[in-house]
Amino acid sequence: MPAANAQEDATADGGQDSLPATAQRLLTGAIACFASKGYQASTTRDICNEADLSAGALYVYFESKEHLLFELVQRAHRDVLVALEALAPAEPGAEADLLVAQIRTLTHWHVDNHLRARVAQTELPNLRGDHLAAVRRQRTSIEALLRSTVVAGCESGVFRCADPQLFVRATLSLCIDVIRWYNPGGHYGADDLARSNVDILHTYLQHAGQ
Amino acid sequence: MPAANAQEDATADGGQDSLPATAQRLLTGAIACFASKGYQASTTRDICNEADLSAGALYVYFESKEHLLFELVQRAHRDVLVALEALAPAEPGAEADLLVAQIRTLTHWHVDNHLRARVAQTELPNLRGDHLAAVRRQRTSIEALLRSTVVAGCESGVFRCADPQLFVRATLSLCIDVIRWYNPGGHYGADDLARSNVDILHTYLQHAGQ
DNA sequence: GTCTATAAGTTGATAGAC
DNA sequence: GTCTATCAACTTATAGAC
Repeated sequence: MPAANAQEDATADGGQDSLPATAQRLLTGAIACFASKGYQASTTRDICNEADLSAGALYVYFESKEHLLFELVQRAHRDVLVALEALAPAEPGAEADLLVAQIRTLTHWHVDNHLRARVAQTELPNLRGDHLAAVRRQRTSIEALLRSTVVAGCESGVFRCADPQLFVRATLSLCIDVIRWYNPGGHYGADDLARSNVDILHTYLQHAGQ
Repeated sequence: MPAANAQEDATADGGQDSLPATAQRLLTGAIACFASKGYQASTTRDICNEADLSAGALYVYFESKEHLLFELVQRAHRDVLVALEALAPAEPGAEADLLVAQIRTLTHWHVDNHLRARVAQTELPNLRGDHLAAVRRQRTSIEALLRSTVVAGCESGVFRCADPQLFVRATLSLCIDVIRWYNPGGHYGADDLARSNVDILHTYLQHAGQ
């Protein structure tokens, strides 16, 4: 995982990309705007202002306000996928370690990038049809990664699970929904939330149907 | 629970209120608009149109577009609270029955009213300061109801739970997040989702820390 | 109570100076 | 590449006819 600012991250990239510095500033400004007022209520002027640019400059780097949103949402999902794929694959019979790592990674990523994550989750319906379809494919990949861990664990006998599909959705619900609760100045930190999610989900897989 | 339409509910009220029929129609139209396009992207003309009224008629019944949203969100939360308060209180030592009923009620309500629920959850940040504060109080009441069940169960020894506060948040995450997954024509019904949520959450309370 | 007309302001996006 | 100026369209909310 990148050394993300645990207090509040408003950067547009995990640090592994090639986008003009000004475009990055626009993405960062857009995250701040969208997170506080929502996509529709944020004007292109607001975004340019946040990036210390004037009204028309946005259109040098992005075809439209919607293209900017797509870039932002698409990169957030890509970064989650990259973080999950960086985890060591599971030895047969040791799927619990991988699943715990996946839950921890997901929770930490969403807490550490809670502004980007909130925008990426909340403003999804504002994407154009083909852009939405592209992000849906990324989301399907993330779901598939988790499901294969759960299914493998069930087959090797270390997990019990009535319905892996519903369990994976519950996992994503818990790990993503922290962006709605999480408050950087609050009582709970990323570790607390990750531990809670691991406890609840892993306990189920150990004791389901008993 | 009221006999809600399990396919798709777009009515504005649980059936227990005193609002002019035209105002109800406006609320119902607003739910359809907000659910499909979002609050900011829905114009007052869209809403009036959906209610078979002309441009200015909205302002006879609501001070502003934001007041209409508040009415809608506030009523959704009130109905959830009413449904939870209708459950029989727990005998000491039998808190599991109440918690299971609460989880089932929450999941079913959000599935049966998934359009209203989606609007009430998603468009919350568009409320004015004082209106948002009022809804936050309702949400605190819902959280407190669940927490008292969990805490009572821990004290009577039928539950184990490392942190009731985090567990209640996880419960709400799971029961509410179904509005993002749920598809009326899809493979899973309200009963499936409720059973899955009960399984995951109750299994944890029975086996936590073992 | 519902309608049409309109006010007053804002929007996304473009054109052309520098 | 960035700026300012501007377009055409659309927004919420109000006023006054019926």
